Amino acid sequence: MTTTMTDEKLRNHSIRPTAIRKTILDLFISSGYALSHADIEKLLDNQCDRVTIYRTLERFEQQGLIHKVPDNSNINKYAVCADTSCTSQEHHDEHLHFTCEQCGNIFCLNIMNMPTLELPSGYLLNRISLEAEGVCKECNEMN
Amino acid sequence: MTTTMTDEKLRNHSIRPTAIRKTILDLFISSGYALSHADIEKLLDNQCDRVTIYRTLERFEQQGLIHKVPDNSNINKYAVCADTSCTSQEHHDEHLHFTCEQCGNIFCLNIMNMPTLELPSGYLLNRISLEAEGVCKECNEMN
DNA sequence: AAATTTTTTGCAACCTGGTTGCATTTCATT
DNA sequence: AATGAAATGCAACCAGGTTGCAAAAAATTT
Ligand SMILES: [Mn+2]
Ligand SMILES: [Mn+2]
Ligand SMILES: [Zn+2]
Ligand SMILES: [Zn+2]
Repeated sequence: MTTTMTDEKLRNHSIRPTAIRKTILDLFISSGYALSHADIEKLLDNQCDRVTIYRTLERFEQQGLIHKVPDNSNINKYAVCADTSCTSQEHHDEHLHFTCEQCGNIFCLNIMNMPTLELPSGYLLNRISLEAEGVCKECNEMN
Repeated sequence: MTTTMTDEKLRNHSIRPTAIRKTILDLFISSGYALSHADIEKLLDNQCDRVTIYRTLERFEQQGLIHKVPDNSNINKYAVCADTSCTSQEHHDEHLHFTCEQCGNIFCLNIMNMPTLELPSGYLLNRISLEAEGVCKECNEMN
């Protein structure tokens, strides 16, 4: 059996490449936007137990393969991390998350200059996260 | 019976000033940070049903009295809106939300210049929201 | 001041996203 | 082939939040 790219990516992050995990990683890679547990469950259509999906997402995140994407509807969404950026030690996903008001999808966007900001004195800044809402490219073109 | 300030504030937002509502609004006003349903329930210690708290929060938000504060633990937190900014028509809470890694509290901070940003072409920007993490003033001074 | 209508509250039941414990299966190692 | 470790499935659970409906309270009309 040949070692696929997905296989390698999993191994590189110390994740054993089981069938389910390869499938789920493929979903993430080929998706243009962030996926929720429910999204994946639907796409997989009973190929595995829902708990397995939860545990896969947990593992992927711990190992720096995907990152949580803030979603104002209080459900977890995830997207693949940029190729080299993240490890099991630390995530470095400094980019914009854009929620489309029409399709509801969330996109990771790389913008030129992430803003720097000054806090009131006394506050120590460690991480910054930037979110935006509007209409995405696809939905825009549809109108 | 004299008309208190809390009373007026509620009436100004077309919310009938019942005892519970006044109490909850007072909690918000005197709190330095965002409150969750659980926070309020604890502070109120069974003075009312939990559903009533949920409905009060809902109402307050609809009427532009409080706004949702993004919290990465997937639970809703709320903070009072700046005095004149928000109505039942629209919220205008353009400020920074700062989560303290130590105490876990979330603070609304007014910073000088909210960043403006350029999106990739095709995306239409409607709202932007800025969050930061670090150590808050109080926790900083404790160390 | 009654009577009527509208709004708020409490209670029980429910829903959805997510977690935990444990037995079974799968996989890598010896 | 035998052993041990990691992954999976299943059932039960939990927490935050919602819904429907009846009782209570407040506002409005007569
Ligand atoms: Mn992202
Ligand atoms: Mn705020
Ligand atoms: Zn869209
Ligand atoms: Zn703090």
